Amino acid sequence: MDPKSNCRRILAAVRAIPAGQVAGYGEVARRAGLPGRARLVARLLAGNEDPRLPWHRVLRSDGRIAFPAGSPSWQEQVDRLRAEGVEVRNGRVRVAGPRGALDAELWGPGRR
DNA sequence: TGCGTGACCCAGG
DNA sequence: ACCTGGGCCACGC
Repeated sequence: MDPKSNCRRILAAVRAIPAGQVAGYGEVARRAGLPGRARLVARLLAGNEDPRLPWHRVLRSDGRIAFPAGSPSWQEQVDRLRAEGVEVRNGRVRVAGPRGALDAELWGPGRR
């Protein structure tokens, strides 16, 4: 599989996350047709320069923000999520379910 | 050519 | 909630 194609598909999957909703790195990878390649997703986001890309909607599978708590990037992600109406408590999006639940579904503002 | 290093994930303990 | 160990793999040195 051509790496460039993978890159495009992953970025497309990220762009496909609706405002106000979030998805896990692994989830994004699966939607891009690359199961098990969450790290690749993380790598792409880390190197991304496109300001239109909604990178802040991508979280770890447990609902926590991937950056070290309190870091500038962490803060920015929290702010961006809240600006879209996503509830964030202690760097974590509300998650009621087993570990990895984020990877099983997508949360929207209406859900508990 | 190896080896360490990540915006990761998962099953277990 | 935290730690371990195994998977994953592009990159840099």
